[in-house]
Amino acid sequence: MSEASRAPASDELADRLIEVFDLVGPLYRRAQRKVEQDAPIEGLSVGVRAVLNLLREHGPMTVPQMGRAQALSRQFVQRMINDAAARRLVEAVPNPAHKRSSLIRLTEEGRNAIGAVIDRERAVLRQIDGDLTEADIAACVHVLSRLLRLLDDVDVD
Amino acid sequence: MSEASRAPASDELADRLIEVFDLVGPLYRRAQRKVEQDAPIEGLSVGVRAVLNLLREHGPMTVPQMGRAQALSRQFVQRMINDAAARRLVEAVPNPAHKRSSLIRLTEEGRNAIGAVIDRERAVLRQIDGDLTEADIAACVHVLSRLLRLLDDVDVD
DNA sequence: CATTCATGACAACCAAGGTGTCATTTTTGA
DNA sequence: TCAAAAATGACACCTTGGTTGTCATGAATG
Repeated sequence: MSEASRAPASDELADRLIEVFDLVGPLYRRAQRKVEQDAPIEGLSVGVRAVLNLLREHGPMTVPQMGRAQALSRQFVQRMINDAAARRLVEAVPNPAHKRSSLIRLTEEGRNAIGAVIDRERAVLRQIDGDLTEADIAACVHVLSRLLRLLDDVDVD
Repeated sequence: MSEASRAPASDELADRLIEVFDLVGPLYRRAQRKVEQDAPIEGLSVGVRAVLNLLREHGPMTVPQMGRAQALSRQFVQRMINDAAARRLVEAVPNPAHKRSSLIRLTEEGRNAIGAVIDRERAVLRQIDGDLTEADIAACVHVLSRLLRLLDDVDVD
């Protein structure tokens, strides 16, 4: 059985995917708690953490771009960026492509702050004991990305 | 290199795991929006959905058990259950093990409601196009479960 | 039996995140 | 080229997921 490959996923697959979602919820909540338990050191809310991280790995972008990238409302991202800017973690630089919407960029300070946060998170993650393979994680990333794309059409704003 | 297997995960692994977390956030938010976009039909908040689903796949349990299972505070779960009970989606049955803390069980109506929600979600998930294998998803579930266990020590209440 | 622990109930609170709206600037297209 | 439509920033308000604190009561346990 199961010859289809481009066709819609089978029912069993869909069932397993539901399992994935049932894991994502608790995981998100626990992670959030963990982050906000640690982050006070840098004083970054999860929202600010998210946008800084995005800038960190994607480079300078505009606020609306970030909103779309993270499935967050433009306004919310804006608030986070304003907050971060007030603390000199990010700065606006002229955007050659759009005159009104400037590019947001990490400052040196911002890069350090988010770097420190990530490092601490990495330290926690490193404690995970051994039986996870590179391949497992790659598959996980693959599945999650795919799910993300599936839900992509859900638009905000 | 890399002989260690029971030892702490390598740095590269930790880095990939950070990728996983960066996916979990947006995915959670999008999924939440999707659910609450659809769920109005049944009128279930994500909180109620979560507890009903838990009962659905785990069978009757007490409120505190559910809180621990989902990494949610006892009080929050209680509210959701009260809400669900007010709508006759769940009912309390005497608990042989604990006299005070009764077991919460889905009513017929509740089972139908959560069933309908899950079915709709399954339908969405079935639209995912083909290149996800059973193995990929299994790996994903494995990784996420492992991460969940890692963060398990974070206790509520 | 006394003490400690777990549960339910309720209130207060916090933070994440969305929505609505307005003014301004950009982009588009006729 | 100019008007109309879309995108952006700013700000206020609101919803709600979720926690914490507290109290009374009923259970478990030494």
